[in-house]
Amino acid sequence: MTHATPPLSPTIADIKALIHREARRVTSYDVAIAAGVSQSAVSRCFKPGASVSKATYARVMQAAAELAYTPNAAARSLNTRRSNLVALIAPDLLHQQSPELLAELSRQFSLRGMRLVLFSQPREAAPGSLSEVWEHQLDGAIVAASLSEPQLAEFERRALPFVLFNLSVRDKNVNAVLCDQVGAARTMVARLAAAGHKRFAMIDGPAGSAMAQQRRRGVAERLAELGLAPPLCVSGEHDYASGARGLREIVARLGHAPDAIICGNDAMAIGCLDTARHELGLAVPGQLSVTGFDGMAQAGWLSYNLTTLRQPVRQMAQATADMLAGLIGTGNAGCERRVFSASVVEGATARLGPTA
Amino acid sequence: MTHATPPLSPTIADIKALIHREARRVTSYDVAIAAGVSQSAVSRCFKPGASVSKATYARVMQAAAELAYTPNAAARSLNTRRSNLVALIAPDLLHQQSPELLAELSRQFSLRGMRLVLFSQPREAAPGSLSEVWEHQLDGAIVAASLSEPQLAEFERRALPFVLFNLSVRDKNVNAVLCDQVGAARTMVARLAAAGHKRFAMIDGPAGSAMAQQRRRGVAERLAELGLAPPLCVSGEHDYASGARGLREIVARLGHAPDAIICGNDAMAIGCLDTARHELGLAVPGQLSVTGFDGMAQAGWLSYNLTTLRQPVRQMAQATADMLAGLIGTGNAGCERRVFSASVVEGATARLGPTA
DNA sequence: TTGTACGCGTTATCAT
DNA sequence: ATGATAACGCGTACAA
Repeated sequence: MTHATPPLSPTIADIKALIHREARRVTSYDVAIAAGVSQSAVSRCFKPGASVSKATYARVMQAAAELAYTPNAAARSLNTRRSNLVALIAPDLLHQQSPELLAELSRQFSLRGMRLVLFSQPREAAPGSLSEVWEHQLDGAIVAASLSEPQLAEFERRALPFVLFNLSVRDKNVNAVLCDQVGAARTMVARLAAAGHKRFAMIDGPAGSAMAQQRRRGVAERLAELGLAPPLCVSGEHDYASGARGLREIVARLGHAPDAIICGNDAMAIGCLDTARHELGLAVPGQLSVTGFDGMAQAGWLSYNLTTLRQPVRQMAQATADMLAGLIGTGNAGCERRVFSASVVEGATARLGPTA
Repeated sequence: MTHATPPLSPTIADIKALIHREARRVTSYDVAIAAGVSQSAVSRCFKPGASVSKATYARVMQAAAELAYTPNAAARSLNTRRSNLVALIAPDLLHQQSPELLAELSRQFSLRGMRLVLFSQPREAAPGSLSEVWEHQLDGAIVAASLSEPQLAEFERRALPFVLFNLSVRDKNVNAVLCDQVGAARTMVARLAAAGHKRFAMIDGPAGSAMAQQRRRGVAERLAELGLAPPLCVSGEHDYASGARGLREIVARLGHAPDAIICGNDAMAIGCLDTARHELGLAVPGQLSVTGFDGMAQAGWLSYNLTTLRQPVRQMAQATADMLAGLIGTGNAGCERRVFSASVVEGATARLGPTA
């Protein structure tokens, strides 16, 4: 008769050895054996709010710790259809201009147990193929780069929840978090006009940018209402160099400096400001007022103290996370646009009139 | 007798209807039916370099397009044990100080078909739990935040390839990409000393930062070699405000300004510079030389034109991607440290002597 | 509360 | 070149 039977409950070491031999990963099944329970019991222990007795929970957790077990998100994603991963589709420039935004978004989503997957695109170019976005089973997407109509349509066709961030789209109802560009532009014009500025110019993003168009519209409309001449507009790429080039172009075309230059973001405003002071020898705000848009950290540096419009980045990030989390949770309902207002930062690069 | 049999090959519309009814996703199996081939044939069509006849490939791709089929990365990850996802573990500050780095890393990895998953941590705090890092089946990690010894050890225990970025670790051989802090610091000291500076101070990161320690060491050693007094060192948080505070503290403790202040990064250098000029009325570089470390975009802005040490960000990002991709491909081999040298940017905030 | 059995969607192995 | 079949690791009805 045989008398040596294998041990009924293998030790932790046995299991580890087996796993090593088979070059596998530690699975919930291994933990189950180690804890002397079924695999589904292990699964339940890692699901918040499942019904497990205190005793089994303890044994499972002990075994899991000893085996260094961690649930496999890929396998989980396969049947829950949730990956806890969210795409951030944005141009490289976004990181450069509002690193704070990236940090805030990351924080807000991690608070909700979700992580950001980066889909950066060079400059402001529209992303080429989104196929990678579809492959990874992302729960949703933050779209901060201008996508084409068909690309946006594909989000809906694939039922992937998404929120546009500081991006607007015509002829389409989509979820979006944005900052009121028209209103901000109007406010700035009013304040500048009240202080006596008459000849305006603008340095803003490419003509294709919807946000830039809105700012242009806000400025033009408000100037018209005040009976002032329309602004001279030049386009740039949203960076420091564009601000410098923009100012040179404006001065060249006018033959002199305007009273005020409204820039589409802080980076361009600072480029404009530096060029005015250090290259053209223009006193700011003595001979020329310069304003920005964003409220980036550098705008507050002592050398600049830029007069600008601050966007409530933290609130916008939170709104984005709230919105996307909501869409993911419930399957998408109706569309919503959450519009935030920028606040005037009264720096020292523009003479401003009294608050409207 | 029955005479109505269901159609042998369902149309695309039939399949779509079925999928919709069952609320499923489009699977390779659906495509197989639509194309009249087996499921494994479909799978092969989406695997580069698999052996498929031109005819079947065409039919499969056609069917896939009509059904809007996309391979499910979660399912794939389950068998291949590759997710094409890489963790970026970094403090928020990283994004603020080198947004360019983030963009470059993202670019380099996307060139290799991999995406970055963000694990940001507030400030420079060490990440608390890395459990989420283990759960998602990441292929590797870029570690740019100081982790504890046990945390690093866990990477090895879990056989997760990782590369330290601008981070060093004592008593441990790890893969790392970094910039030679000691050498850079020595170079800067030599150049400043050659120009006649005698009394040095430093504003650098927290005492716990290994990189800051190396810079301190480099500065102290070189000064000693030159027979000059050791520097007065104050600590900051790697941000603009720290530079401002650091300068005030130095002046308070010395009773006057030193000849030169070597800062641990550009943000602190600019904070120091602004405070010197605008708050303390010190002429830079007339009465005081200020140098930075990084070569961030803002350092080149006209108002600053900072004298600094530029890190080859692009090369470092590429090296990181190369290294991690290599580790992932081959299962980790021996450890390597790729050390890059910073180059002096002769700005206008310090008087420098001739090149050593 | 616990265990059994099946499905999630793919890749890999092995015949053919 | 192609198709059947077995993993991959987990969640979840369902039965007990």
